[in-house]
Amino acid sequence: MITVGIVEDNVKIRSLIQRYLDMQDSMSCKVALDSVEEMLDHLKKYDKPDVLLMDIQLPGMSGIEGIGIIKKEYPDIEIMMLTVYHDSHKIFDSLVAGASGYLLKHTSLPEIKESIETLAEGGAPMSPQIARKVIQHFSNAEKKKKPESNLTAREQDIVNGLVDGLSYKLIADRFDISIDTVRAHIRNIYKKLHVNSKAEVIAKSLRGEI
Amino acid sequence: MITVGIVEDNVKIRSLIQRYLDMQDSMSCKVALDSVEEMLDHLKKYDKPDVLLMDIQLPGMSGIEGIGIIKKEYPDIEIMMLTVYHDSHKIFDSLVAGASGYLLKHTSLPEIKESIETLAEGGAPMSPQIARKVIQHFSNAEKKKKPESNLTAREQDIVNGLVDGLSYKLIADRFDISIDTVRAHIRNIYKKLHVNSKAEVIAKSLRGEI
DNA sequence: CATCATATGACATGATTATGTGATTGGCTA
DNA sequence: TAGCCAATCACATAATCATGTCATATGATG
Repeated sequence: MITVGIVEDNVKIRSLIQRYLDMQDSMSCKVALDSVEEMLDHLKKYDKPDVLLMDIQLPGMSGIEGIGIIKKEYPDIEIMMLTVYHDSHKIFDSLVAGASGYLLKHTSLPEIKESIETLAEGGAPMSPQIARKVIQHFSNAEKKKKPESNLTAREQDIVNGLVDGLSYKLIADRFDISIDTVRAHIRNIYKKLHVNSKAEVIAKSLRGEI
Repeated sequence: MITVGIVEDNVKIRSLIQRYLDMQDSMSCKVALDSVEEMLDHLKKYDKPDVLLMDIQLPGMSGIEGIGIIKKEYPDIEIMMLTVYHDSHKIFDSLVAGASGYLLKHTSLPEIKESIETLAEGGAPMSPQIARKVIQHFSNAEKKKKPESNLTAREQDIVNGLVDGLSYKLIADRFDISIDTVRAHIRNIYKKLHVNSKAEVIAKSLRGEI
């Protein structure tokens, strides 16, 4: 038997879902509240549910803020977002905060039920559009990390030295060249990257912009 | 009508899936080959399918290498992995390479069919266990970036200035304080972080170690 | 209330960095 | 082969940074 809680401020939707879920043999849904604050209050006093359905737009604290707090206090509760928002930011913020599923509100009641079961079994139900955005996040993340260095191998060496926090002297020692040569390389690096301090080179490098 | 191609070296599985899919009203599956190399050959000569089902372990080129090549040549083909592997590396490599779906091989034929339809509609079908790993990737990524700063808010401001590549003077201007105050803060920052150069602070910060 | 942490500021000095100018060598290529 | 570029080194100087020492003011905390 899976126990389910709901945080959703639209009374109609809330009681519709609650009644449907509670009528299932495999689950029980006795708690359906307006806000994260009320849910936190409830969790303190009574048994905690296995799964929480959570809206994002709520009176008071947002659902996303709520995830973090609830997950911190009760890490065993699985949280599934159920919301109209499908913009990447809300999706990622939710997942990062600790949500394990993300459904859009047009999801049918039977699908919600199945998703809750999937969640309880250790899966991560997502509406297909959501999954697509999550996946795109990967391809994009990797695609834009090829900004054509222009730097020679030696110059890259020097950059690595800088990133390691070395002084000119230590870089010279590391590569067994004179400090003036290091200067010369760094001059050229600055020209190529259009910067004029170690700091900027290090920042660019660590941001993957080299 | 969705046209589907299959790259899978196990003849039994391959022809089973092919026959099942081809018998559906909504799809056609005429091409089922052993290897990426053969598929590339085929794509050059004949019409390209809408969707490709792809194994990872294959004779010759691996399925993951194949994704990249196929996606580069024919970006419109949607690729769905169908494999026994559920380790994070293979999953992420596949997604990064450009796969839009990832099913495990125990998936039932009707589910495979539905997943292909979802894919054709712009969704991203994944087995629930896979989705879970993908989501965990997010929570983990963010979780390990809490190394207890110890830095005060003001010190963080200064660090941000450094990361932006500013000189002491410019940091002083940005926060409307004297350059000697900036020095004082930086002294304290160095003490707390056990470093002694801008470079190391920037590196630490960008590595998420602050 | 006394103390401590934080934020602010000043003055000083040696170290390092940024930048200019110029030179030599070895490889590659038009 | 002439010319270009990468890599090496030198000398010079102004700017910036790292660090020491000291001081004042404020708010929090015991």
